[in-house]
Amino acid sequence: MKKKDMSKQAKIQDAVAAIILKEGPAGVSTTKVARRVGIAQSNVYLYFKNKQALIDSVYQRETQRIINTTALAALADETVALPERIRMYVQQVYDYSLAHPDSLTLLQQIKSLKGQGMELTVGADDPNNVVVRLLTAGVTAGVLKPLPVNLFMSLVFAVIHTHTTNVKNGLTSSTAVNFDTLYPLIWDAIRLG
Amino acid sequence: MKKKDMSKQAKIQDAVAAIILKEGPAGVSTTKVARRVGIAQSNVYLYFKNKQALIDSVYQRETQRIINTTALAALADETVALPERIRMYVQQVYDYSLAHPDSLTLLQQIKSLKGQGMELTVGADDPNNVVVRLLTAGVTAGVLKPLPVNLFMSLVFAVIHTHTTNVKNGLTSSTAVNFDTLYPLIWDAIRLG
Amino acid sequence: MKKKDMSKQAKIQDAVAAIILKEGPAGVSTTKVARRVGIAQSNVYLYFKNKQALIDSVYQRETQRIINTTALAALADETVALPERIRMYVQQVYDYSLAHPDSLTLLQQIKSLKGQGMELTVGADDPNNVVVRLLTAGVTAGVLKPLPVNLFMSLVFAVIHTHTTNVKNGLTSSTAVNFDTLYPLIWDAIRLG
Amino acid sequence: MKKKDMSKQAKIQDAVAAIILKEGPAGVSTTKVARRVGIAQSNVYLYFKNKQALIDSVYQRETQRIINTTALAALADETVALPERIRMYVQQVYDYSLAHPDSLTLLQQIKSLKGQGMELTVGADDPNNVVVRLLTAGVTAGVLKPLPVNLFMSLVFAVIHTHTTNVKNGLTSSTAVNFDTLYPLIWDAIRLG
DNA sequence: TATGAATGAGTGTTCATTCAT
DNA sequence: AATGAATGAACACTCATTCAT
Repeated sequence: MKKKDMSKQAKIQDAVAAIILKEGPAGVSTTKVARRVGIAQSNVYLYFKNKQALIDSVYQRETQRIINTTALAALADETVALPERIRMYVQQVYDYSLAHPDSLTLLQQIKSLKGQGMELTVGADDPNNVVVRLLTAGVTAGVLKPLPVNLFMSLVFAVIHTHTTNVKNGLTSSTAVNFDTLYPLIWDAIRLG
Repeated sequence: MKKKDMSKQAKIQDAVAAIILKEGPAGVSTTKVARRVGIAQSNVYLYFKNKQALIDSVYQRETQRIINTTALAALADETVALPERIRMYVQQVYDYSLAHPDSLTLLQQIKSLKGQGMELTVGADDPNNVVVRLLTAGVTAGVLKPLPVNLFMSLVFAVIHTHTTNVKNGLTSSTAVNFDTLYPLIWDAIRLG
Repeated sequence: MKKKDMSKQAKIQDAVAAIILKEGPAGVSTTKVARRVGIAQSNVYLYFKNKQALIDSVYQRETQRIINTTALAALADETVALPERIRMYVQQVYDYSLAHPDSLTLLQQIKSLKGQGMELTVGADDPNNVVVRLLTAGVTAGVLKPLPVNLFMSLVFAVIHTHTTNVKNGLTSSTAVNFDTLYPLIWDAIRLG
Repeated sequence: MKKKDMSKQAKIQDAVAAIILKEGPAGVSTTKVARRVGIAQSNVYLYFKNKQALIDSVYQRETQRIINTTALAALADETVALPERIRMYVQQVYDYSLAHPDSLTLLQQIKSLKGQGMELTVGADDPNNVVVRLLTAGVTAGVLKPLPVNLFMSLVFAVIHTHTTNVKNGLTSSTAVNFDTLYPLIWDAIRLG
């Protein structure tokens, strides 16, 4: 029922995601994508202007999913204490990453295609970003250490992504290490004093 | 003086590194490499068995450089207290990363070529690894939090790499944030209690 | 009319056959084939998975032609006497070889590509082969000499192929030496007593 | 002792022969030859003007060996009866082929490189050839059938080469089928009446 | 005599993209 | 919306050949 309803556009994006996860971003070719979806190669160009647009769309779809899943509004709710909101932010990343273990890997892979640095961390580029504002507020309020906030975001993603990968690879059981045992690692790191 | 003495082998590796940093690992082609070095394309195969061997050699050269630069022996010196040795480890990564800002990026990019996860962190694969042993000892001794050590390594690399990239991009001045201001972020995270 | 109706697949195969006959099997390259057909080189791969598949298809097409042309059923007709059927077999090879003088050469050339021996002789590999069964029956019935039947087949092909080549090169007129003058050479050889 | 005394020239030729037998004539490359002999690739050009000359020399060496091994003089000895001399010729081919089972295969392979026909049969090209003269005399004297002599030679080679290959592949035991059982196949074929 | 370094032309193969149907 | 046919450019890799040493 799920697969049936999917637009062909989405099917193509799924194929791209699957290939990236299996063979790395360099492995994506219109031929392979089309074969996987079961359409003609040229058909890909009916839905996407070119290969770059296709890959970009996969990237954007993935980030959008994260944004949709996370309760951004709550993070901006100033009636809640900053430490509490920061914990919520980390928890959301944690939950999402555990539920969609390939999601962060996917984004990372796509980013690596281009030769830039890799300030992944979903939307850190966006100065209006909710998370950036939250963390900046934390710094200003003396709750967090006075350091660039992208260090914090980078730390959060690295720790959680590594943990998720550990779980996925069976190196760590998700009961032995859960959010409550993992969060201190992050919170101790970033909190001031 | 530097360029003149370089063997052609090294020149080719340099070209590969430069391309990876500029265009990502997918951008490496024997044609481009040869053009950059100023030799015939087929010439690449005089020095490297195939493209994979070439890229692998760049990876290994880079890791070797790190190993050569860092004083691994000191990290295993049991007459020095664990917290002190851990600090030394982080400092070495920090110093190296600042001195060779592209080095970690390069390794990360090459790793991403294949569709694996990304347990980069230089030699983390090796169970006998000095760093792994150091951190494991820290956990056992109750100095570090009881968590998988690759979480720690991942954290260290993420923080330092992001910082280095910040400095390189002019987002952070290396005087405003130096090792002494950065280290607490890491130490507070991993230490127990 | 002939050329127009041909599918491009067949045109490509024709080009391969022509090149093999002119330059030997080592002379076949996708570039040359494409140039001869008047298509882009990459186009070859639209019709054939790879070069080997292309050459194999030429081989198979040729054997198929032989099979289609010859009246295999008659050779298995047990109501006809063995000597008569054997003569029919040789006659069929003779007729085919004269009508398509390059056909056997082509098959031989393709076989020689690989480093094997050359048990050419069309389908001699197949133990159920009609011809093998016919000749084996001849041996059993005491009509033919008690020798391995592939010796007979080899002899038949060699004699006829050499004759055909003689005719094609103008060394022999096909009237001076016709089937009736040639057949005794073969029949005397193989018949018992 | 044998290998030690061999000139490098001969070693190179041996390598070529071995490669042809293993991979077919298309598999010969200066790189592979040099590797097999244990010399530098460029070294091949010290002994042979180019690749074609090298392969030709292998061909010629092989034919020369046959000529050296066979007692040509006896074939031309007019004091011996024609049927006897013809039998000697066939026997010589038989003996040589059995002693050097790859020899004929080698010659055949080299011939196939070029796209000509394949009137192999060692020196059949040479009109003064001893064998041609012998067989022609046989025809003239009414001992052999009045047919082009290259048909006879072709037949002789095909039968013997197939037999030799059978033996080499274990399909025929060399005792079950020996010269005396094989010769009638040939003699009955070519003799008149 | 021997080598290693060098190269240009060539190989088979894959690719992103276009277009007529 | 969908396809198959087409193509030029790129790719990794091999080759025969040359030349300075």
